[in-house]
Amino acid sequence: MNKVISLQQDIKDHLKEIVFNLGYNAENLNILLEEPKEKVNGDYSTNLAMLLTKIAKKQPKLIANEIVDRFNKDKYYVSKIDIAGPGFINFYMDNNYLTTVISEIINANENYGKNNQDNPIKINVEFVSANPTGDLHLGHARGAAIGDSLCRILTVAGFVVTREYYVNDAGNQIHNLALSTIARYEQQLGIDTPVPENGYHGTDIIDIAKSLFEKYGDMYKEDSKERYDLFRKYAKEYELEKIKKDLSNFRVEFDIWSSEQKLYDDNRVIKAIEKLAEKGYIYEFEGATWFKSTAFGDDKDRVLRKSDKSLTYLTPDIAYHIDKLERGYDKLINILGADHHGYIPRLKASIECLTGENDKLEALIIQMVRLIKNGEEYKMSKRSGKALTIRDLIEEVGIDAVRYFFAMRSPDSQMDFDIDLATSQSNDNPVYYAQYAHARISSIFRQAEEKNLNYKVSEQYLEVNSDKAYDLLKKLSEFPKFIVEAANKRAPHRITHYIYELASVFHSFYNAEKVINEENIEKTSQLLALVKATQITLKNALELIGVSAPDKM
RNA sequence: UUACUCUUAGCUCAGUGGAAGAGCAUUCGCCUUCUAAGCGAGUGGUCACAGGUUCAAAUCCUGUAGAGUAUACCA
Repeated sequence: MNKVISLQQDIKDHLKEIVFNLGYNAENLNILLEEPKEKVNGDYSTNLAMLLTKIAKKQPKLIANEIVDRFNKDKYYVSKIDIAGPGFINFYMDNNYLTTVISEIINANENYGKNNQDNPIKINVEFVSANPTGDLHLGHARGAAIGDSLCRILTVAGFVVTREYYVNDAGNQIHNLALSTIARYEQQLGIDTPVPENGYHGTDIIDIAKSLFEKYGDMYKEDSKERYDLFRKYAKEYELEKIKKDLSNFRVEFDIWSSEQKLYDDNRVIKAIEKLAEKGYIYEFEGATWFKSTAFGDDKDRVLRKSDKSLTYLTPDIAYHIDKLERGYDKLINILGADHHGYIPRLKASIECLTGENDKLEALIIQMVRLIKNGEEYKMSKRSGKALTIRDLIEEVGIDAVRYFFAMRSPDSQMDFDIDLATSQSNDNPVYYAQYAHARISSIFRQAEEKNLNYKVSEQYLEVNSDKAYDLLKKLSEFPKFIVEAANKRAPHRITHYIYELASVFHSFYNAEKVINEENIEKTSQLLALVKATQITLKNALELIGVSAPDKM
């Protein structure tokens, strides 16, 4: 346990004890020890006196006085206590209470921030899951960045995480992909076959056709089932490989790629209907098979098998989620674009029907990204073939900047991605601010090497005598707390904000204090320890959002 | 029509019961000194509106207005 966190807990316990000794019955009180935003208001602050107003029937300020009188300051590194505003009790800490954090960070190194849980729950995070019918675009990139960051954060927070991509390789989209490929192939042979209306018109399909032509020549000139099956499989794998490569370049890896087709092949799709039927929530109406999802909060019941006996999209998806549940995860998190949010209630309904739990599946909705170019919205469509792909994006803006940009904002805020701004003013991108802090630290250590200083990074940081060093130390100590919060709230952007804050206090410290002082090796050693701890923390934090920590810029 | 999400500084956005925040823009300072992609200071807000709950509401509840998305026996 982090020293700072345990001290906070000790203070809380001490406060509880005081309240008890004062004779107030406050067993159910949730005492908060917060860190005020304004430094004027101390290092910690508690609302305790306000909470007690009802029980004590006194003004909060009077209660606060009683509490403060009984507080043992020396034991808990408190230098001063104030009562402020409506009755907040503000604690000002002794500057040296944090110094143990430094050695803690340096010893933990890349593990600093890592939280070990005794019995961690198993979480499956499904994200991206774009159809293998074309390139990933902007929205997928945002989903990939947030999903990947969330997985990294959950892992560090101590959960057991599986990253999964559901490949829709069985439906109409793939059928259209196959037909489009066939059309482009015939065009290679000089036959004037148009790409179907619902087909894919992107240039990637031409590439696929060309490669098929090179491989097979005019062998598949005639229509046949064999040709259809072969081309369909070939096109799908081509697109999927491209997606895998793009994601990997984007520093996003998956543990499992699940195939919809395989669910059909293993005969598990029909079984999904049977399982729901066993629970008594399946009925026949006008020749179709329905799932009574309204029993679990959906707007209307949903069709699983159409009157022509073919299955809807929902059916294999339910089978897929049954499969995930059977693999033993405690929680399923689906990361979806906002355009699919209407789909969630029916899926949740199926899971609640089967498990009896309504929080087994959690949906994280990612709002839309609007692409702005030349001051106006740039519509994208996979079918028109004009969309900006994840590859274009990385090429124009850079991986670090794209990852940082997407991780910076809350998933549920819609965002405009201004291409002109991102490219022309790329030096103003906040990612450089954070990376620059890391590069500066590396530079300090290079200097220390060059000057051949006989220093060693202190095991203990003995005395904090500057405000800037103290601010830095304090920010370093908060890292584990941010991780837990980001994980529990599914909010990677909290980490990005932490990174910015940490970089900010470091830059401030850097300007105020010269680290290397050849006249005073002892002080230099101590400051180098602080700087080392900053470098470790910054790097670990950047790692969580998939951004590199350069030594030079 | 209904459902979900959003509405906070000129712009882009954090904060989700406890004391209104950051970046950009703008104004003024700081490079002979470990990287100025940096630092310091200033300007800027009835937290969309109206009620309610609470000692306390930007935050929770209800309603209203505006924006986005979705409302298929498509996938």
